[in-house]
Amino acid sequence: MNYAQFRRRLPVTGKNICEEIYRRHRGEIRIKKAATAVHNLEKIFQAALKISNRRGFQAMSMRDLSRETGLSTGALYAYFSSKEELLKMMQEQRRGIVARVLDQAVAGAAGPAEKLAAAIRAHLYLSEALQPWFYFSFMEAKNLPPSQKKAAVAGSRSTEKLLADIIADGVRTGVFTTPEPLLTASLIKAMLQDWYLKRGKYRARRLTVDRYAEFTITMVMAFLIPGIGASPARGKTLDDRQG
Amino acid sequence: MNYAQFRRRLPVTGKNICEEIYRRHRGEIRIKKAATAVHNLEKIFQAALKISNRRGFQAMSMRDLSRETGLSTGALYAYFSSKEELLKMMQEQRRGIVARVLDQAVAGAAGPAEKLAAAIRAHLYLSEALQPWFYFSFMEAKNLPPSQKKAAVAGSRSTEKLLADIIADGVRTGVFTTPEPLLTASLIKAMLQDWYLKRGKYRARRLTVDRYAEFTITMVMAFLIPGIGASPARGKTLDDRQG
DNA sequence: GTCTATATACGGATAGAC
DNA sequence: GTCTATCCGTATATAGAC
Repeated sequence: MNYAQFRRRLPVTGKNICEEIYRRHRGEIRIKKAATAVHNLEKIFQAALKISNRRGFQAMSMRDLSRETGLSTGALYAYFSSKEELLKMMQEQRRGIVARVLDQAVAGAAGPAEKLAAAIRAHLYLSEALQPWFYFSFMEAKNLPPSQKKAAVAGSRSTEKLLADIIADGVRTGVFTTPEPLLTASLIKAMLQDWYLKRGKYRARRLTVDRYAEFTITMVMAFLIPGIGASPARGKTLDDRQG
Repeated sequence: MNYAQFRRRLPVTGKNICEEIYRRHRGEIRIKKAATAVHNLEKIFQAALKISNRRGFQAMSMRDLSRETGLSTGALYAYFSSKEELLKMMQEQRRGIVARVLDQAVAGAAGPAEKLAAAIRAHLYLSEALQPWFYFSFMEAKNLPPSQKKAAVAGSRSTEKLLADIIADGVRTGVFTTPEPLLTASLIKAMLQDWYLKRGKYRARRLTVDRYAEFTITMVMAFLIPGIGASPARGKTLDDRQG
């Protein structure tokens, strides 16, 4: 499974997300024609992500959002009841997708090493496809009201637990060796996060998500599988390096 | 070198930082009695970090800061000319310290493996001592004016380059094996960042910075040193685990 | 459905008393 | 050095025309 295959199999796009958000908020959104609503929601979220990811959500004014979307501030309030509600809508959406995609990816793999690699790939590919959403979600998590914040932390922990459980299972079956499955999972998550938090840096270096995934998996396996040494898995990353 | 030793050797505290900031901004700060100025700067920065790290710097009003410090808004403006200036003062301070401490730590070690371990420890220990400053610096980096932002990115890259150079040197002398010194450095940095970005999580798990440092170093070395296997370096982390 | 115009509150920053 | 009082711009959100 590489990124191109992932995209073909799972078309996660902004439009997708907007349709789902519209369905979930049909009651509160005042626009009743689905086509209009989804089209404008796309413009709204795209603009909100663009402005927020540059200067922060708090710093984005409704006038900014109005200018960027081409809708008046009055019209915007037909799609959400307050700026905070907009933040909430954007935050809650991403969580469900991550859980679904990870579970699905892991279910399709046999054995701890394969499951772990599949989970790492799935997370990286998903965050690649939805990078602005992931970045936003991370950066604005602390600005959520307490109840939403708890949900965000819970979502983050469940990703970590999914990784830790795979690792612990590998240790039980003798495939992996580590005294600390949970801490190992935490460090893996840190590496996954770096991909969408420092996307600009990696893009400047012309590093693809496929190579990043291979490298991360190699590093993790070198640690978890005793005696794997340097050569075998590492060959893959050697293939396409520049110098 | 463990954290306790690091602290004894290098007393990096909030007060320290404030004294240095005062010296650097003596011209602009209107308060001329050093003792008063430093004392109040401490209150100001502590309050600003507390509020900002919870809700974001933009969301912190001068009235909030006034309430938390016990100083009036009028008085606050004797210490900085604008809210943006306050942000700038807080951001630029941290950078110098990191560079100084890392260089010093690396200089005191012989050989690539020792240098790398020393750099990892120094960064983790420093971010432990100044966690709110590190967290703030990361989260508010994107809100800086362009010139400051460039400086922030440069600082971040130089830390990465320091790690990458050590690794490349290790590869040259045959101590390490990796096709990608720079990418390896990036991933190490991601792990270092996780310590101060997710401090609450690790505290809840009763994980000390010393154990986090040992574990990180073990993981990195398992990858960089072929055939290190599972047992030798890993014994260290096994010593003090709970179950 | 979307616009313009506006109500109302809160933000950063300053002036001048003490 | 610090406070109180206040200026003035801009923020969110709404009302009502089209």
